[in-house]
Amino acid sequence: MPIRNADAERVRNTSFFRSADDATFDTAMNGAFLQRFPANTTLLMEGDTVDFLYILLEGSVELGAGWKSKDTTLAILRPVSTFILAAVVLESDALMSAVTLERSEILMVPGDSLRRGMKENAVFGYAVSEELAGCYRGLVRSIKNHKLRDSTERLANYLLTQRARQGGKDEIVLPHEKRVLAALLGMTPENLSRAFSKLSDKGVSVDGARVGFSNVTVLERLARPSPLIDNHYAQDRNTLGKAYTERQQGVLDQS
Amino acid sequence: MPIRNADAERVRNTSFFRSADDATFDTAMNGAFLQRFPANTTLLMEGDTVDFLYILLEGSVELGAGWKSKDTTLAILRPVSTFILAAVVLESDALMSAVTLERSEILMVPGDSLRRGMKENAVFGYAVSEELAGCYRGLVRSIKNHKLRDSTERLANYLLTQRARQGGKDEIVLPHEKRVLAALLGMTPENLSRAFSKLSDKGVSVDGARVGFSNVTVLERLARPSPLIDNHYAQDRNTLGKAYTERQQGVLDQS
DNA sequence: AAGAGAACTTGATTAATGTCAAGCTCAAGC
DNA sequence: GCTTGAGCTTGACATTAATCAAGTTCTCTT
Repeated sequence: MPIRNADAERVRNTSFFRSADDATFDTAMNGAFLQRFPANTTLLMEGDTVDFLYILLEGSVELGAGWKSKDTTLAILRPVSTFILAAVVLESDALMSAVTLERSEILMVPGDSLRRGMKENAVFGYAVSEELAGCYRGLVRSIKNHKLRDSTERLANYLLTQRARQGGKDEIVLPHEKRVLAALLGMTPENLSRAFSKLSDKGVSVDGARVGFSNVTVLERLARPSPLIDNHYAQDRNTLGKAYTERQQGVLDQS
Repeated sequence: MPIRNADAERVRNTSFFRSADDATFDTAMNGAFLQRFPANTTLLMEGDTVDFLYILLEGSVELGAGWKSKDTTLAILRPVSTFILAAVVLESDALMSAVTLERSEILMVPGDSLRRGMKENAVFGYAVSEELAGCYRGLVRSIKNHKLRDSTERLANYLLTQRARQGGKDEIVLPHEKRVLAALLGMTPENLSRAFSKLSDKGVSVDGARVGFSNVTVLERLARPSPLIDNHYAQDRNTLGKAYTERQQGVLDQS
């Protein structure tokens, strides 16, 4: 499917393509096309050769990995997100698999075109470096979150991050099913349930996808959110300058 | 301390600076200086403003992070390695602390100079992107290693990686003290001891820093090493083309 | 050679998390 | 209104790893 102008505009406003001038944009996007996928479609498996940069425009995508019959979720992406950029830059195989969680619309940009754009225009290349650096830092945050916090603390911080992103009110709506949230937080659905009940002490009440907070101070005393791990404002990437590039890879999504 | 020519040459042969022409190298290195630090010196704490790119020329450096009185080791670097590149590119704060493990010699490159070099020369900028992409993939490997393997499996794979890097003989020498190795593998020293004794079934014998293998096949059946997690040849970064950029951040070092 | 201190090992215990099994809830479809 | 099935919750249990407490070995210094 050809790219619609509206989509091209959207990509230029919400991703590192913003820094490309018209000529560079045309070079980097040469041969790109739009594709729709149903839910639960495998876009890419671990070890596959990567020929395209993927840009998620609608829907959501899970990045995961497996070994010896185990599987783990590394990140859940929401629009607008690029993925497997690192493999494209290095012309190497994918280290993660990518599966749609719902019907999704994805812009596929030939790796050759992107690399040519980067080599032609240092300013655009710099923007790609910023994006990669942001992804790297997102992973560092994710590792810190997992190695330094237990599952209840991860949930508490996830909830506070969502609360900040949803306007700071005392009720939020979980953006994913609980089983997906459990995978994102690196625990089983059973333990997510138990973690929620541990937080009822701290004023957290759950009703389906709606979560209420009656004592944020107490919750924060447990969660101890830190700007060196949590990224409460990642969704403001269009208004907060380069904050857009600081992805929450892994535990916290960008929604 | 001024930079010695031999050091400049070494950096140009063993890091992403290889792609810089003379003029770009001078731009990117403008104002750089060499500094020596004793063991256990904190170079950088989490949250500090990052003004320099660090290039480790001698010694070793631990990258770590803490939260709520807990600490974790994210990587142990050996020469020649650059670190906190992502923070330099984004002109942001450090997400990790950096501490020397032994007396170390470090080249400090002003962030401004590096950024100027990247913006002046797209080829050099592309090389920095490759480096960042390699660091990113190193972290992905590290997360997979931690989330998919238990501590004994991580040790078994670490040993096989070291064995491959040390020439494939049936005896290797551990490059770190066991307590450092334990931190690197994400476990306590006590559990590292226990993990070694579990591997004695698989033909692994330990004598101080020397580890012998009497049945690699059996060990591999447990470890199940995977090119999508382990990077057996990272030390060959000078001879295997761009493999140098695929860092083992986190669990496996680059030595 | 003796002593001190750090590194390492071992065992007992505790804490955290995963696994298995059963039951509950709710919405969609008949 | 009933059935069905997926998602979710709860409890019992197993596994994994951290913690605490000795003890041992090693190395460096004197």
